[in-house]
Amino acid sequence: MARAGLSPDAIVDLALQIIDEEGPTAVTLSAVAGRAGVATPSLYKHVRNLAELNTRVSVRVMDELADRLREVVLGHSGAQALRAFMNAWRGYVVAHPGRYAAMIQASRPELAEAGGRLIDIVLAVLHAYGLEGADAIHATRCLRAAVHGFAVLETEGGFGLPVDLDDSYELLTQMIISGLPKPAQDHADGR
Amino acid sequence: MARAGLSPDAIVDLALQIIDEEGPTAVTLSAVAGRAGVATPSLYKHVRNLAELNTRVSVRVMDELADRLREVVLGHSGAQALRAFMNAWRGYVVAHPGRYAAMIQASRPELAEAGGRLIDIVLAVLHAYGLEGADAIHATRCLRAAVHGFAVLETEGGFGLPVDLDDSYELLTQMIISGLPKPAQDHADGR
DNA sequence: GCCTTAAAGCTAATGACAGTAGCCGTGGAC
DNA sequence: GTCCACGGCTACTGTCATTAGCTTTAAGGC
Repeated sequence: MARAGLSPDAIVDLALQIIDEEGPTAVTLSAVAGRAGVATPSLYKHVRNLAELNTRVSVRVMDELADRLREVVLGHSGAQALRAFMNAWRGYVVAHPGRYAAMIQASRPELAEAGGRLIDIVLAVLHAYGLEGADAIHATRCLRAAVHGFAVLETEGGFGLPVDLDDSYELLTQMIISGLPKPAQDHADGR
Repeated sequence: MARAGLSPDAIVDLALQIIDEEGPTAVTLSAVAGRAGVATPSLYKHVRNLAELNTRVSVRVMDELADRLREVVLGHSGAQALRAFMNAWRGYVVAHPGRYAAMIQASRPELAEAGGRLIDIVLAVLHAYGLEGADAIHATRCLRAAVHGFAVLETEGGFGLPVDLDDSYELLTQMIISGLPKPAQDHADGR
């Protein structure tokens, strides 16, 4: 038997393929093994169990999302950055609904690190807004709640009515931006 | 064998018991059958399958939540009503995290009706705010996104930091209330 | 008070999964 | 060329959901 050249990362790749093509519920060890051309139990040589695989997938997606956000926020500050952040978040969700859904269903503790990277981006954006300490935490939570809530409802078909979603999201963006405590006016970027 | 006196509703009751005591993932047909004192296949005489049971549970929880919200909103209007609505929503989620989690994971189509009842409450509140048509839809979506996003993050342990959650939610409430398009000034409550 | 019958149980069985135990070939290090 | 750890395999177990088909129960008509 030729070796299949598997690795934890390769397995996560296959899981992501399945997620993109058939949705997150289709990720079973036998489905992954099928794509790998391998018997199911062989996967256990590379991942501890299904839960660990799910966690790895989740981390991968979080990092992918974090990269997009970091990129998009770069070079902007204040409201500009916030708007870019929110648009990029929804953009990712709409482009990869399965991945987003997979991201949010995995056990907490192991995700702290990847989740932290995500939150740090928000904090950086808000920092440029002049928010620090508890104020920044509260603002981060509101931003996350709004953005995540909209994402979940949109991907799960919670918004049924034929009214433009972009407009709704624009209103949400407005609410967040104008609801934030005093921008400390570092006018534009730079020092 | 004495009959167990089962019915779809009785089965939903048992499922809710399990959800409250062991969480939504513990709801299996054998667990329910165990509590009912009945063999697993007997349940199929009352519910079509597990998916249908989950849907029924979801509807039940939605209606329970809708009742609370209706009650709490009654007699208030404008910002007052909005605030009451948001507090009651989070109150329910905190009091019954398992039920809320169970509510949001069930197939879409059959839930339209119960979901509609929930949304109608929001629309009624916003109506008193002077919002109609597309504006009301956009506002409803933002409100739902914020409230639901916060609920999901809170119940799933997404908010790790030791900073007061009540304060964060208060900020979110502020953002929503002050971000809504023009209140039509039904000045204060009363009339 | 009996008889019929449909509803409500039951047992047995299947098929999809996750996960475990233990065997064996392969290929890189030496 | 030899060795051995790694990566793959087969065989098996236990848990679920779900189906088929048999039996019991109790309610209603006579």
